[in-house]
Amino acid sequence: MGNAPLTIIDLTTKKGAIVAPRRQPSTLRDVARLAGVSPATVSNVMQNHPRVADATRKRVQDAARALQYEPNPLARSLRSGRTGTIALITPGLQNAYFAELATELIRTANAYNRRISVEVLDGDRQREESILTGTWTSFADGILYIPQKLTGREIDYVLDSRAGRRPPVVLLGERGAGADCAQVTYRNSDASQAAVKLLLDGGAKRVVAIGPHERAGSATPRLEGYTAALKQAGIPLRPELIRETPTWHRSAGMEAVSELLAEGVEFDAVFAFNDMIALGAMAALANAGLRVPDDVQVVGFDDVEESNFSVPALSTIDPGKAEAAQLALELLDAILAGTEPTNRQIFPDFSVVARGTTLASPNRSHAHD
Amino acid sequence: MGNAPLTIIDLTTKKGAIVAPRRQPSTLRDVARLAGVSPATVSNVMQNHPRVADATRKRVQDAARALQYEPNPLARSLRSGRTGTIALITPGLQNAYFAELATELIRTANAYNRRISVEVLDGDRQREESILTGTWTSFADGILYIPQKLTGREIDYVLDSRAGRRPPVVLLGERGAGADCAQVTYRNSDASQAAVKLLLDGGAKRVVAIGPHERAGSATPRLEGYTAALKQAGIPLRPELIRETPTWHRSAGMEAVSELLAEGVEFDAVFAFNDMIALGAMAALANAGLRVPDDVQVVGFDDVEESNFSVPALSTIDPGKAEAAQLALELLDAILAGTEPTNRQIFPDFSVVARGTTLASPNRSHAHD
DNA sequence: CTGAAAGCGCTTACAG
DNA sequence: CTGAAAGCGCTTACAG
Repeated sequence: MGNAPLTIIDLTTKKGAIVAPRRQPSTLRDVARLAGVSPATVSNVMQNHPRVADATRKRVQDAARALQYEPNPLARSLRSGRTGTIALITPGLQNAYFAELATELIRTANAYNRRISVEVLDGDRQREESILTGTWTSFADGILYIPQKLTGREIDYVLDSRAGRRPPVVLLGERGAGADCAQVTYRNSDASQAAVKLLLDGGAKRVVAIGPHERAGSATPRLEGYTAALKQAGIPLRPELIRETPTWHRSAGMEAVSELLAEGVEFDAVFAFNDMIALGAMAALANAGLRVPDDVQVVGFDDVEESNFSVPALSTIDPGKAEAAQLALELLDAILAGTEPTNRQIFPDFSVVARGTTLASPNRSHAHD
Repeated sequence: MGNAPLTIIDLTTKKGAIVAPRRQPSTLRDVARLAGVSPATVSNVMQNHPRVADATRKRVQDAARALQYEPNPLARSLRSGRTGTIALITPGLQNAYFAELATELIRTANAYNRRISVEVLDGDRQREESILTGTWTSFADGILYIPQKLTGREIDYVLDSRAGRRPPVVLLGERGAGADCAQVTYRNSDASQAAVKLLLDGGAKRVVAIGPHERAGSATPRLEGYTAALKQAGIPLRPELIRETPTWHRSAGMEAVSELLAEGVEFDAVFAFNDMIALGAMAALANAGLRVPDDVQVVGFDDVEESNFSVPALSTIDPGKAEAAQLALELLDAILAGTEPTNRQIFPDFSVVARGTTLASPNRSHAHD
């Protein structure tokens, strides 16, 4: 094996090629030996520790390259106590909003040199608890958690009953409020008020709200925003214009609008509590021969990618997904570094994205301008 | 600390409660000491090794419980060489199909007692290469890879240039064919043929195909299936009924149908290369006042969750997502266990899901019956 | 059935 | 600036 001739592998046929034997991955000790230094020095070079002589550094780097050395992340983690992995616990990936948030999180984490390991909930309380407790997530340095069923108090309870110390957790979204965790929450009420104001600025007088329900989450503050906007404009609240829905799927929007039309309720605008509802509402309006935005304006919430592709393109609220991802990771980083900020409740900025389904000035207006 | 009175923590106020000091996680040695056995024995008990005396086993288990002991997964992995983590490299999570496949994979992996760490590609070749090479994925025992840009040959090249030994990789989908990897691929051609047959069985004579394009992937076999079905039915291929699209988004389906209508092309059925195209096509048909399925039948591909919620519900092909997830994980498991099967090219069964957009018998018919 | 010993591959004070 | 030594928490042959 030692002196076997090395032949360039013929990629087209692989015939007659002498394939190099797969080597064992080389270790830090191998590099140290080749470079004629101690393992400690190699370690320092690999971590870009400053106090290494330039000549030594170069020698080590050359040796590492020659041996195709890559540090074993497991050994490194065991020793340093950090894995560089963050567990994301999310209600699901099916939902476009969660999928986009997860993508944003993964991207941002990569920029921070971290991996994201994903756990998907599925509405089962038991499972949610056990994932939170589990050895499962114990690989991770910290947890990014979008609660589905558990309340703040329950989250605290579960976290405290874990073996070992309580892991660093950052909560995302409305749920889980009250838990003793840092949390990134959207400005749901203000953003909803801005959304409804966009409709009113376009001349709407009778704005339907589709999506309220009793469960914990963002439905309540969004309804507040709706109410506040009408109040500010001096428009009376009409109960028949507020439509609860069991889900926030496209079908809910379709059904709500179909019912409104069937009941003969008059309306000239729709504030949908998310984009899926808005898209469903638009489909129902189109079926009924109503033109958007001329007959009925529509605004959604979430700025899901698909909202760009409807005809006309959907006006909506970007609640600040990208910023939320960034802030959540920064928060977790700070906690991991032991520099947890005093303000543990963070609200990213939202923006109003006026596209083709509303009549007011089509500029993308920001929350604070 | 030793004899401090333990007080039940008052969850409602937390006032006056003596909070137990957060302890360091206990280790295997702690358990061994408390149980009066050696670390090796504790290790054996934790792994359910059979040859441990029942009495000893019980003593160890009691000690472990008393100390709230949980094995450190890092140390375990370093020693055993396995992390229990699998890297999933996917083009994206936005796309409903990929999101559902990822969910399926995560669920199945959990059942196998494995974590899934997700890497998202974004159309950048460089990034795709570096993710594949990177230390990034080197934490994982194996890789589940849905290629986006890289060809089979490129994948081989990148994998071989990695430091250390070539990692176990299972490919998912059409792309990357030809790489020296196990692969799970849908029966795209057969399934497409069945989809078109469903339309023909419902009386269709002029079936539009929306979605072909030149790029590598599943478009080609799906077009083959379309062609084969027509041929078998003795129906001539009409070029004007075959509509290429730049993307497989909803908008592509809308535009294709709008164009067909504008051009005055006659058709009575649509075979959309995926569900999103189908849904877009249905929207355009509705806008034009055409009834589905009476005027135009529609069938999609993927059985995305949303296809249940369109009105009428979309008939489609379930290519076998759940089975594919299962098979891919089994394949990877076999490779990790050193028992790689001789047949490394695996095709899950598809099924025809006849719902409301087609006219033939509405039974869910399976591929092999 | 149980234990003593070596070691997975790295990092981290601590001397020098 | 560099190295010797200890150790992260576990598992794995190997004796007994």
